[in-house]
Amino acid sequence: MSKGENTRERLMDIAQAGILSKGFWATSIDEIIAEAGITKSGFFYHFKDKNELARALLERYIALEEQLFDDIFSRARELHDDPLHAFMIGLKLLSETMADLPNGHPGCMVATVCYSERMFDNEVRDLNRKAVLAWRTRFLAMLEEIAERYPPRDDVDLKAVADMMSSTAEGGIVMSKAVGDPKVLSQQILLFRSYIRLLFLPESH
Amino acid sequence: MSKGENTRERLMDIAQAGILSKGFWATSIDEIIAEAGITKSGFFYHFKDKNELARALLERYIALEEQLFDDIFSRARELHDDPLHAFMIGLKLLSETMADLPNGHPGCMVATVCYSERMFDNEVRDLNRKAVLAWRTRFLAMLEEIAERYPPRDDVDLKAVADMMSSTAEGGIVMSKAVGDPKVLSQQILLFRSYIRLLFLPESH
DNA sequence: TGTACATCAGTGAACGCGCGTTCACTGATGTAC
DNA sequence: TGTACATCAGTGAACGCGCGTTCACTGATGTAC
Repeated sequence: MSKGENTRERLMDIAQAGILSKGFWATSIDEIIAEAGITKSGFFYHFKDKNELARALLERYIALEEQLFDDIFSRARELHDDPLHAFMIGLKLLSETMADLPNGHPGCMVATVCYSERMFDNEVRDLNRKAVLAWRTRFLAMLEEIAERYPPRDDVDLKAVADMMSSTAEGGIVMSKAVGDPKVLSQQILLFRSYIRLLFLPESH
Repeated sequence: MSKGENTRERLMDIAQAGILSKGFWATSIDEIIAEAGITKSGFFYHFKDKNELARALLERYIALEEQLFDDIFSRARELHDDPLHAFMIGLKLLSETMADLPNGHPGCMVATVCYSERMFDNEVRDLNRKAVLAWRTRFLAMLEEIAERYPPRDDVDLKAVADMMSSTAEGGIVMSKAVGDPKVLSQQILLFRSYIRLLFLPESH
């Protein structure tokens, strides 16, 4: 990795930490460069403006999240061949991963963009939309495989159930932040898991 | 209502609309007073600083939300005496209310505060925490009454299930905003309802 | 091996603008005697 | 009924600061011949 890429990466790390705790427009370039030990013009060498920083950050964040989902749910599939049980294992792993993050999940970039939408350019907001729709697709595929084998015990739209995974995460992050308790997020993921169990798993006799 | 209270209320309405769509610090006082047709000093007559506006807004928002919950769930209780069925009816009503809002739910003030926490003073953040904890208490009471009559079919912490109501709403709002589809929020509430049904309602034979 | 040029990764100074905030003042309405 | 004073609901001008952005320049490294 060249010196430049390194600096760029560092700027993004610093920016992300600030943004996730304070919001995008409350995190100033001055603040970022002070921590990075660089001049403001150096910042603008790496990003042509602040929206480009937002876009780069969002892209990286989404890619990382995709990676995390890939890892967790393919690991889960290795542990159990049945799609339902594999999904349940994956949700447990996800819940543990979220609980283990230093001070809980640091907050979600996607939500950050949502809560100040007017201030980002179209490209950034579009990126955001696509990420959420990609999550929907990912989880819908899993749920369809499950539903084939296990007829759902309630009349639900699987697409909405797929969205529920993301919604649970986003809602859990907000709640964790609001009450100041990181455990809430992993608890909520476990409740989603409980719903999946009750929805698909046949009554044990 | 005096002239002053009227103006104050109008300032808050205008501010809220801006804040819910763009975020708090992206909504400038200039913008608010331009729409209100008042001078900036007039604004500072009503609110000693911007944090006081935030606090007033949050207080009003929380009170309104409490009122909404009161109305919906007491109406539901009128319609059915059983706590579980009443809760299910309430959730249906809530889902419909959310779907009927002009362009979906405009976004949640509580989450707005969460996503730029550092920028608010302690008092505002505390208000936020208390509101969420009040929701927990409210729904926990309902769930305990239900659980007494209907033993849950999965081993869950009722406090977490109570939080799930708020979490579902917050997550649903984020998702609705992200994909630009107001329906997502009411769908998510219905899925929470489906969970409650599966969790408490005995198998029909 | 030396020279010429190009690219990379920045520096330093200056910019204009919008923001929240202050402060001295004012005209209209309400209240006391 | 008239006068004095107080409060309400603002006005108008000025403030300083921090913000994102620009632009001309630079020293170090890489590449071509």
